[in-house]
Amino acid sequence: MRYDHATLEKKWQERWRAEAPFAAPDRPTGKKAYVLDMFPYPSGQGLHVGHPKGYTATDVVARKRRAEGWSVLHPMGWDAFGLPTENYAIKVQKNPKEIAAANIDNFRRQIQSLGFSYDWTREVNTSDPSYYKWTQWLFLKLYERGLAYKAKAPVNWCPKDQTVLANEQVVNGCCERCGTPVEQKELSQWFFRITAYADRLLAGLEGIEWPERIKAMQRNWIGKSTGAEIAFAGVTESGEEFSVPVFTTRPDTLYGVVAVVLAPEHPLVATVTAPAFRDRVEAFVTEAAAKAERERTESVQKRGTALGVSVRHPLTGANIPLWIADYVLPQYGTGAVMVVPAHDDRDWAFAEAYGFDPLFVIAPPAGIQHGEGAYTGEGIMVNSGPYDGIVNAQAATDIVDALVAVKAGTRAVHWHLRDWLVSRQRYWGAPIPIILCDDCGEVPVPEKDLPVELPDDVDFRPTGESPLARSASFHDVSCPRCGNPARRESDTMDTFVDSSWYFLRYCSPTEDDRPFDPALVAAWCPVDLYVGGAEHAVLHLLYARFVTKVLFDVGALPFDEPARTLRNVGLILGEDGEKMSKSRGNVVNPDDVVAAHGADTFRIYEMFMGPFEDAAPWNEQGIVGVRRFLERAHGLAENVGQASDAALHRLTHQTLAKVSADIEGFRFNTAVSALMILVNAFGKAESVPQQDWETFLQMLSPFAPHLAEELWERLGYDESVARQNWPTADAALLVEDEMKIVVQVDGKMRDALIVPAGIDEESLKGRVLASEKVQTWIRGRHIEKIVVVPGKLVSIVLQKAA
RNA sequence: GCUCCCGUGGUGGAACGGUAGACACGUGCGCCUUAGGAGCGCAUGCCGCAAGGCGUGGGGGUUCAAAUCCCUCCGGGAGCACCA
Repeated sequence: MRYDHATLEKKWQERWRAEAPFAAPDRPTGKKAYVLDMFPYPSGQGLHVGHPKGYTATDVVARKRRAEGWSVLHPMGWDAFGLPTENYAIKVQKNPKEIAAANIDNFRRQIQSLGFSYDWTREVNTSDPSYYKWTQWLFLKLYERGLAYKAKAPVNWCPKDQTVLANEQVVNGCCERCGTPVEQKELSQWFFRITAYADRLLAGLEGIEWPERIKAMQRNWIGKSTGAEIAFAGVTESGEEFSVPVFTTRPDTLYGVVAVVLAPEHPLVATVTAPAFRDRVEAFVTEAAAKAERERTESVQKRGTALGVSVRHPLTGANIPLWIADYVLPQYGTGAVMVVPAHDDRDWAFAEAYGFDPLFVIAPPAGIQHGEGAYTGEGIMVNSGPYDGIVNAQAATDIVDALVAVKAGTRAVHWHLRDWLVSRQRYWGAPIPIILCDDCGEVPVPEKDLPVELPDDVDFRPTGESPLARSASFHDVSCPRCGNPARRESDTMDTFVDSSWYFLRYCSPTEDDRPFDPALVAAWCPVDLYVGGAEHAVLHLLYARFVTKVLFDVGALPFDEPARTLRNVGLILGEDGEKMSKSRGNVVNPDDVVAAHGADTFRIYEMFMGPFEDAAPWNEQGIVGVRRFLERAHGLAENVGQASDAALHRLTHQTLAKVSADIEGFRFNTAVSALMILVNAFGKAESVPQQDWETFLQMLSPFAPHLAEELWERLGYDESVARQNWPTADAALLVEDEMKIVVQVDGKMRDALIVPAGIDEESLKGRVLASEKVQTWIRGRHIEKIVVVPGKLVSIVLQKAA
């Protein structure tokens, strides 16, 4: 019988569609596993071969868990709002709704063609009013708690997409979506106060099993700096007193300050600059303003100019010149720094350019020379008055204490994280549920009026203002508070708001009068295993953590981290080793792979490519080997018999132990390899013992569910192989009666002996020394020692020849 | 520039400090076949007829034993990049 993957896979997929055997129970009974993929953005291009790599991994785990008797929630849905769909809709002059629906249908068809065991009864779509109603509810919850606010602030503006962007969505100064350089604009926008959660977002990383790399990126993004805010007081030429607050993480270097430098944008610049310096300073400020932030921050040169005024050192009273320089950024810290060239690389460069002498206040450890650059390490204090002779860490504490005592400083913490800008001047997103009333100001839309639905009567083209602002039917409303005519907020929300809570919706996807059933969420969540790409490290994964913590505080959730374990799926590259892209012409279409080789082959190939987390190039040749493996397995079904075979039985159980452990450890490549070895052994046997064959099919079923079901059915069983209990490896069979002992002489392998498993050390040594081969290597030499590693090897060390 | 990760056959990759190269691709030879192959068998790190020697980016070290641990250099990737 031929292995006709197309017919066979169609048969099983139809059955799964009709019978929904993978629907999760309403609530878990016993152990539960919530196994989640990052839901896809249903783009017009269709599924990428990279998607099924993560989906297959979660499917293998989900199927194994079910076989182990756990309640499993394994859902799929669509992150359907967003720019690419909207832009395409504008291009073809259709409503984005239609485009999104078509894309979703295509994605669903493609994903279902791969036989994943999703619970399709729980599908969610973020662009559906029944979903975004609750995204709007989430906005209101944040608003109620003062965590959503509108403010005028300098924001990132993408001139191509005609919308503002969150900091997380600006990569190297460019729009994350389209690559256009981002401009700074002063605009009134909606923000989520994620900064209020900075410390908890940092602390929470300790308790979750996420890749260190992702945690490091989040830590870095949150960017906690501990130090001091120090006031440097001064007097202008006209006699007015002023004070410059400076943030530093190195108060220990305070005695090494040679200048204080402000950002060119600092408000004090206008009021303290000495009249004689004004022209030069103004020219410098204008020039700095003209430069894009990128240009300014990329230069290694530290350019600046003096303001012609001094400030006093808070502890020594010494006069310290006040400057401005382009390397000081207005948004970070206090927008002012103390310049310590001896112990900071940037300050060193600045001092070199303008002739300040470095003043060393920390003696480097012996052997390290001063003078060739800044010394940023630890050491003993020097040139620091009363602090000389103590270690710098202690000096940092003592100096801040002294500053506090004279009211010239305080301990301070600064964060890199900034509030999440969530407004978008675009159509295809969830409308922000706020009404703007001339009398009452901002009025939240009452919950009973949700959802605020997207109007259809609009011109979608972006103009820099939300297209919603041009729909009279949308924006003309009466104020819910006073009843007077008012206007709806016309911006929509960042799509990352939609995806920040979707994993909660899967627990009770049809709830109509609340976002989720708290009891069901408490029963299923948090997510036990979350799989997706690393590109979301400081986007979705940070936002989801933030929102989870907010909902925890609201009392809606009994946990405050969304996912216990996170795994990153490695990229699949084109055959040329480059990222797949249309322009390179190296894109592999999953539909073609399924048609040519079958879904099971596709799934196993992606698992077999290499370590799950590594990037790996596609190889059309390589897929053939997997296909052959399944062909062979298929062929073996005709040779299943009742006779038993001790060696095959043992190998089957050894394979079972390995495959089980490898799935747990995400080592799918070696699990597949073990299955191949077993099939090769079955192929060499007279006939395949039915008992071992069944065990094999059970192990195969998470990887190649269609073929496994088919061959299981051929054994005459009515019940699906997916419903069988995951077998347990027989420990007795994992231990061999005989073992191979490697013999090394002076570290080189010289022989290998087969000995009984229970052999004692003395007899083993005897057997080893009796070996002919070993004798030829030790003849005429004295043995210094013999190292015995039980069950592994014997290492003979000879005395050095004279 | 800083931080982290990684360098193993022609290729993707295996290898609790203990037989380096599992498994698979490719290649070679042979077989089945009218023929073809995404079929079957055997071989396949390098040098060597063999015995044996050499081999995990280069150099050094620790160890009875190093792909694995330490130092250093080279190469590649990722993240951060004036975070005061």
